[in-house]
Amino acid sequence: MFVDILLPNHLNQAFTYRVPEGLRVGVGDYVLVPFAGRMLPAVVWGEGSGDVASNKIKPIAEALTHLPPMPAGMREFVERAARYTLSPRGAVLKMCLPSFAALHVPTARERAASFAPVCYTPPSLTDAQAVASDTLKSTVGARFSVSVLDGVTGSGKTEVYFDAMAGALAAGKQVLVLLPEIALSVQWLSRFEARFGTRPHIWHSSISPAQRKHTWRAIVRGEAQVVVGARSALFLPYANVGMVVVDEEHEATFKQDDGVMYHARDMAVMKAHIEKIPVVLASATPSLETWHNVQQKKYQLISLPKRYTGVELPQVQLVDMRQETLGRGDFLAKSLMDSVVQAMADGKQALLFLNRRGYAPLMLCQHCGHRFECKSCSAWLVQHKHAPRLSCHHCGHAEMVPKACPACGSEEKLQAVGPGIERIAEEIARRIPDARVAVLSSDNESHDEVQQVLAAMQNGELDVLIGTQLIAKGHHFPKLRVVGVVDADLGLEGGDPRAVERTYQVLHQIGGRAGREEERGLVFIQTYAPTHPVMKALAAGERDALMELELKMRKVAHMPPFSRLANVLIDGTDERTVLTEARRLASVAPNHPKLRVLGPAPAPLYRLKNRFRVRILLQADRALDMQHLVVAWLEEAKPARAVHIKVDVDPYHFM
DNA sequence: AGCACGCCGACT
DNA sequence: GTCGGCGTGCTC
Repeated sequence: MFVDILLPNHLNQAFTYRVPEGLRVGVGDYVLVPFAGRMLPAVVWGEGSGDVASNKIKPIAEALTHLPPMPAGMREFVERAARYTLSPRGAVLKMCLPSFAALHVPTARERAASFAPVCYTPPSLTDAQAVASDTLKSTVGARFSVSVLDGVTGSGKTEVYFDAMAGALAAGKQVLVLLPEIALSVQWLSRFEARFGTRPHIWHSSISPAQRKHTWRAIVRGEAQVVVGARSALFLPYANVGMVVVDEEHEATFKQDDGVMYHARDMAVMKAHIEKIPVVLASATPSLETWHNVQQKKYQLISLPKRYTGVELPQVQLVDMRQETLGRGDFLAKSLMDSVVQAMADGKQALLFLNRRGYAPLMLCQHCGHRFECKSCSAWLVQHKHAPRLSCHHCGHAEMVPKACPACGSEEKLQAVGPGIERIAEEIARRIPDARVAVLSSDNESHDEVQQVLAAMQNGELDVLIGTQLIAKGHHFPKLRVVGVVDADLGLEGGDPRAVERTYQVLHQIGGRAGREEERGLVFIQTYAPTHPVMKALAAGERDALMELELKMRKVAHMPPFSRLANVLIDGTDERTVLTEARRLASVAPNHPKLRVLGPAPAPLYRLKNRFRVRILLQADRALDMQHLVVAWLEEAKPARAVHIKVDVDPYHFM
């Protein structure tokens, strides 16, 4: 007897194995098999296909009978996710089996380590929350539905979906909650604990191997009732999942950009569809795709209009930087500086947001115009002062700042151009000498150090915190009055089709940090384009009007959600090979009336880590089976092995 | 993706 | 003669 087995490797193909005498295996069973000289865990995927030479076929080494088989819905999810993302099925299966050790028979001690039963605390919901919760609870059951929980920060979205989760849990189902950055959500966990009286199972890239093992087993056995995790938690083989929540569904971190390139929100909807269960997408600033689906009546909208504390949303002021006269090396407008000073005088705090690490994004020689560029990437070197050096933010290369210009030899002529957060900190120190200032970005040494800075801000030991996106979410600073966006136009540069949507989302979220308790917050948005629709929408709090406008623009440009894109990235070490191969591939690209082939064109980072990168963009009608055409195209074209080809379906980042 | 196999240039 | 460069093909 033979069975086909899928292995957690990079291959799409299942392999045929012989079932030894006395062994009973069925579809979905976990097994150990010899493969390419190694023993690998794998999953029985179907009956033996029978067209393999019998001398090649090896026997299954072991059936892992202590584990319940992978459910049919889970196997279908692997199949469909692989087909959608154009990834090998084995690569998707690998995301389901993250721990080799977890598959072995647990020791007695491991079996004993169980967790406490759930004791519920009755929720106390406002009227608006109760209405929303009732609507959401009515979706719980064996039926597919997508609900969009739309409410500003502080409107109590979390409590509302907790309440619906309780319904699914009471029915004996597992609930999965996906969060953008679990590591930073201490606050989320304590709210969960307050509501459910226990801790959920946690899943993200940096949990310990022991936790990984324990949690995976609890998930496959159905013992883990609530799992909260980053996007990778979606692919775990849940025994009986009854509900999926995607919180902050608009977040770009749900999109995985290497290996299997998937969007966890979209895959969550696919998963819920397969399992016939409800999925909840929660956000204060829903993505345009989600918004469009609400309008198309595919998704149900549940709105939570107000902050439950009753404190008004912050007052947003646009600062027209064209009208400002700034001192040399200054980047902060007078109105913003005055408010920071006033806040300090009143015992309040300020937060300055700039999505740029380091001191200055570019260093140039004032004498000859020489710019410091990375030797392996098409990118400028960023000047850092805290750890003094010039560094490439794409490959990690760093060098010392020279005394003289390497091109013309001039000394004292090297100039920092533009601000990074370190330079803004320097400006605050210069203009408000008694301010207690800190900067926060991924450059901070360790997780502990980041937590220390955040704690200092929470305890009022800092006056001004300056940071990158790292400070945008999850934190609650009771004394924060002023939020300043140093360069609101930054995200609009560079031709990203989602720039408008993303700028609104990020700036809205940052602004939402201000004035969450006693008083109304103040948000200053420094821009050179104060008449831009995004800026006007932020100032007026007119999100929906901006969404409508942006939808119109996307429709005219035939961009998502009115079309679908696939980004075909061709890269390699030899520039000429990459260019000729890209041209050849484009010339034999699918010729279909519902598909446009754009390019080849140099990718935004043409050179990255000494590889040359060219892209072909496919733009297809939504109804078209684009994946099918792409597979046929690349199989027919047989790309040279000297180049790598990556296809990103529904790309989010165009780098 | 790894890893082995195999066919050509540089050096002992 | 041998070492080792990386192009090509396979993994049940």
